[in-house]
Amino acid sequence: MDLVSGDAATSSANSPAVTLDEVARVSGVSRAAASRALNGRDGVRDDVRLRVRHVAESLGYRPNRAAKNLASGRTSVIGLVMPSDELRVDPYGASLVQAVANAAERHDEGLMLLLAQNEPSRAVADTIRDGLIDGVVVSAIAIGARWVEELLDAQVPTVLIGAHPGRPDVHQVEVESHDSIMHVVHHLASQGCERIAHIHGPLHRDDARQRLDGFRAAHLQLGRDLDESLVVEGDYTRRTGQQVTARLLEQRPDAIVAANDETAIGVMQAVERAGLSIPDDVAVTGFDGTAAVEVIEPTLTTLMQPFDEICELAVSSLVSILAGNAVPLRQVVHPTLAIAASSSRTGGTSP
Amino acid sequence: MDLVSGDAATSSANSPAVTLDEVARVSGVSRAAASRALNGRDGVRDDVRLRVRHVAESLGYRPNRAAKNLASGRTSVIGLVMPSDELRVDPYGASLVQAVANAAERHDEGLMLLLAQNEPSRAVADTIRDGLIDGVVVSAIAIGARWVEELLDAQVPTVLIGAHPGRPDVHQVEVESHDSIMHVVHHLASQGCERIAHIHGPLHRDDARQRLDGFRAAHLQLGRDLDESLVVEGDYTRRTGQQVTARLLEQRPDAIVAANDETAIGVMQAVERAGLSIPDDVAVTGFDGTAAVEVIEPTLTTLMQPFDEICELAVSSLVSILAGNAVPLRQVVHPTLAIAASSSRTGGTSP
DNA sequence: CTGAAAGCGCTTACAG
DNA sequence: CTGAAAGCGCTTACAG
Repeated sequence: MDLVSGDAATSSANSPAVTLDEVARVSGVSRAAASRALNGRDGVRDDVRLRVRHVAESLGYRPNRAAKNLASGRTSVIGLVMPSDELRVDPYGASLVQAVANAAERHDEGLMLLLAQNEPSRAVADTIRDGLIDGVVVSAIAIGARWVEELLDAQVPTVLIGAHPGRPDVHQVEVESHDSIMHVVHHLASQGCERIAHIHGPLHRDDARQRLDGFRAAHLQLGRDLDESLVVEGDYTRRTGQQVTARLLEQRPDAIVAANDETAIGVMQAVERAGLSIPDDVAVTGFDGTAAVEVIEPTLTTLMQPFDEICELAVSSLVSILAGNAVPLRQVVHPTLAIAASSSRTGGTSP
Repeated sequence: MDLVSGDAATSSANSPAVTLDEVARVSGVSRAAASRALNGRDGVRDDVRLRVRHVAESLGYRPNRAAKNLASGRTSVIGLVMPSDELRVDPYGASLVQAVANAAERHDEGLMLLLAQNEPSRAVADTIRDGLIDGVVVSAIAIGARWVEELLDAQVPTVLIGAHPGRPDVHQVEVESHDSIMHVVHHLASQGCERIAHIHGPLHRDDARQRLDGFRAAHLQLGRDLDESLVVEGDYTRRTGQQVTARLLEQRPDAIVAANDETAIGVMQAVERAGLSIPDDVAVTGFDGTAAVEVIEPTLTTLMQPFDEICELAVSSLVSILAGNAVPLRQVVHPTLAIAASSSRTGGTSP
């Protein structure tokens, strides 16, 4: 609302910072009034508010965050918690970080990165207790780790990205998976695929179960018997996708629905190494829509997660919670099926 | 030094936080003494220091950061500045974030993520001015952007990761590139390669120039005339690596030295698409050693950046600077040549 | 070595 | 609507 235009008298780097006191003095009001005016609290006449704001702007006033924190108990910084190596291993993690960072900036909140190691990270809990941040957005990738449960129990305002049905008491923003995967199976069926396989994720994760259930449900709906040898377990990594596919190919699938993009990329590598063609011998689909898929050949059919929407929802929810507002505990967002070469057969009908 | 063991009376989540006042009272000393004892300043008897620390530990005392900041002017939080989409596009960015986060944690510093958009980001400068952080580590990837220059001029304690010869006044930790690429060329020559090509990065970047110069120098050293049509420009992205290679192959290179891994991956895709084999028709090498290369086939010969060492150096330097110590302006770290299948010819001699 | 006191820059009841 | 005052939890000269 009251953005400081860039050309305002930008104080030279080392001049002592302008304080609220100065703004108040120049405006001819008390410090209290200036504070109220600047923070949009009522209890100030409109003309006074305007005057104060102008003065603040022309002086290049920027409130000292530490002082603000100390006095108000709020920091305007939120934390993003995820497992340390998620960032390096899967572009999904990087997409999340970027989208959360952007959302935080939109809400004028700082973003503190809390990369938790495998150990039940005291660092995370401590950072929160130290009053460095007001709340956290936690990537559900971390779920299962003991320290996440500790965190959830710690009464820290939290929004999970990803579902955690075991904790209906914590706010979560999840991406719809069940019906989306059904949609994928129907699409593959429309392309003439008859032996559709699925490499699911670790079943202790809710998203993995959802996707597997959706896969099964689609077969029911299609009136097909599902050959159980076509359902195998992966772990969301490229390498495992590759290994599992090598064996899976013995079952002669003509399509493989991977639980995520990384797995799908591994699948594609294994299929090609086996001398089979994509999509005509084996169609392949993924889930996520990270940047990684942009550079794959053939282009990968995948369910695109709306990262920006998810993270915006997570951050705005957290901000709402911190403001004391009621926020629905469960919010669901829908991915978009992006059909590409990896599943578009020459004989197939369009979806 | 004085780590709080996890089993200390961890106060239940909502109990009012333990303050320095309480620690002092229980210890039977003044607040000032307690502060000194806990912060390792002198002016306290050893037995007093010990007593205070024990009390603090058993009470589960954690200093309030905001108060500490306000009183001391230091925040114990550093910022990591990089272009917003670097994270999504190149695993290099993700590796950096992870390594810096780990280093910061080791130094007991919080890490604030400052993803700068393309626009000359006020947000970054403001965050710093607001006293949220003490200094920044800036990825040189960002170099060239106007706002980086603004930042460097802003007198903010800064350590650059990557070289910026135009700014010898700012601290920088760089990875040696010139000799490393020479090493690569010699390795390729030992494998029997005779027409070695190079796809360099954008030449406004120092790392790109260094690598190109090293490439040239190696030819000189080998007494070979360099065919200039074998030197082409890329932009560090996979897509461009692919496109450029398609044309480059007309020059019949038998090896391609890519300026980074992403480019190398694009090169490999293009080479294979052209029906040529790696490494026997065309050997390929990269630079970075990000996680991306672990899953490529054939495995990529590359110069592994010591990410942990680089980031540790950057963070510890920044911490030193903040403490008022002298730190060398330029620190150089060496990558390791990891020879893999993409450049190991059957007829070649070992390096 | 030790403590009383001032102060960091804000916010927030509390009286007017 | 407005201001004087207390207080957030620490650190840091400054006297002892």
